[in-house]
Amino acid sequence: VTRRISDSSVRRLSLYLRALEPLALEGLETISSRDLAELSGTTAAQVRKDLSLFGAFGTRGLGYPVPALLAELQSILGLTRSWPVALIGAGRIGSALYAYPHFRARGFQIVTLLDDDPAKIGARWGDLTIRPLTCLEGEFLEHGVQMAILAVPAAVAQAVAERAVAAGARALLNFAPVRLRLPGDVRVNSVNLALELEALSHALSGADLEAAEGADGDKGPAGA
Amino acid sequence: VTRRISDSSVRRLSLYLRALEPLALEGLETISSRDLAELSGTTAAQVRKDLSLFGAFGTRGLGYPVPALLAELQSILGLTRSWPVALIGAGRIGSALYAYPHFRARGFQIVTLLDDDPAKIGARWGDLTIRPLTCLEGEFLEHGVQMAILAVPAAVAQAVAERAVAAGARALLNFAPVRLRLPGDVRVNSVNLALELEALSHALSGADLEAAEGADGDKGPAGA
DNA sequence: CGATGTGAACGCGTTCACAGCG
DNA sequence: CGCTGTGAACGCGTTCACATCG
Repeated sequence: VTRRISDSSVRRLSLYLRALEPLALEGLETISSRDLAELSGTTAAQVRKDLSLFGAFGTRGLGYPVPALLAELQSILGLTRSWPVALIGAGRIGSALYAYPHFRARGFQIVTLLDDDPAKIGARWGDLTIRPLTCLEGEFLEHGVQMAILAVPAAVAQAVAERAVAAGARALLNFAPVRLRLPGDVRVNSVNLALELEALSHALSGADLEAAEGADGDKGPAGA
Repeated sequence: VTRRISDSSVRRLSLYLRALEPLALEGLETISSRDLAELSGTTAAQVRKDLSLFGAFGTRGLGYPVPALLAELQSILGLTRSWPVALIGAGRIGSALYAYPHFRARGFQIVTLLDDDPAKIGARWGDLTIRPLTCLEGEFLEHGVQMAILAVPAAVAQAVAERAVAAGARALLNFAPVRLRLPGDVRVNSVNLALELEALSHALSGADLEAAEGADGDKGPAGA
């Protein structure tokens, strides 16, 4: 029953879940693949393919039962349990992630805060105290941490990641703009903020070029 | 000469650029596709395909000239100019992005800070003052803003995005976990932080299942 | 020789079209 | 009849293999 689901499908499952939650609260009983696609920004066929991957049972002629589908998505995404998460790096990004409300709502609980800046160690954020990196192994063991968020400078990311993995981490969410070289069984998701802006920059530059080539005269940007 | 480059290629071009920068500083003259692939986490064939998309001239038997390649990548990505960027939302995420050093290093300059929280308006961050959302149109016009970062609550993201687009934005980097419905010529990149953790959660749960199944006798084709 | 550049083959995710069931 | 479930067709990015050139 356990099939491999492609990364892109998994990402869409998260979007479906997000779309379904408010509908479930409203008490909606069923939803069609077409409506769910509209809410999630994809196509009806894609929704049906995704949901059929794990054998979801929709009702022909009606659609999918919202509560059951929501529960199934949570199960597939591993959200039926609480995940203890280590947050490494108590800088501005770490601070933003610590306060990010959507993590806890999904069962991700930050259970330890680590940093190597003496000026930060000992400070309290909410009900957690920032601990030095030397506590990493002990904290990971104590809380059973398998998931860690790396919000540290690029220069130290590799070393910190290796330590986290040695201490038991099997999945990392990395915010440092470097490629982490880790054992193949460690899952790494990287969020590269500058890269996202660069993609936008490329798109705008390309649009400029096309506009310049396509139109003989100049068109200024539409003003407000 | 202007060809369409796939999104995945554009993302890799950013990675190549990041890998080349330190090498250029060291004065490295040339680099082979194999070495660049190794540094960027892809394959040599992929590097050659990507670079051939925009007609880069490598030297057969030697490799690619580092300084020229770096300049070419910057040009393709639209990084030869400075981009004025509006940052909307002065919460924790906004704060982290404002201080993010890698933006300015790439030519992205935050030129205006907007928020609708009266408690924040008027505060100074560095050399910028947080302005109310009512200033959005004026600020966009004054600075020629085409690129905006949305770090606002999900509930208001759609409305703020529409306003930004009406004021001249053509590309948005969105941190709110909602799907933005905007005209097709507006480029939107979304960073969905909870979704990233959910992908990790799925991977860990899947690994658990496989381990449980594999322990029963059958072993999957796990390599690496 | 060595490494690039590229057509061809491959794999895979997406889309299509329709059979099947409520 | 409506909508799901799914095999087949399609498109596209990746990989392969080799001709090409310094």
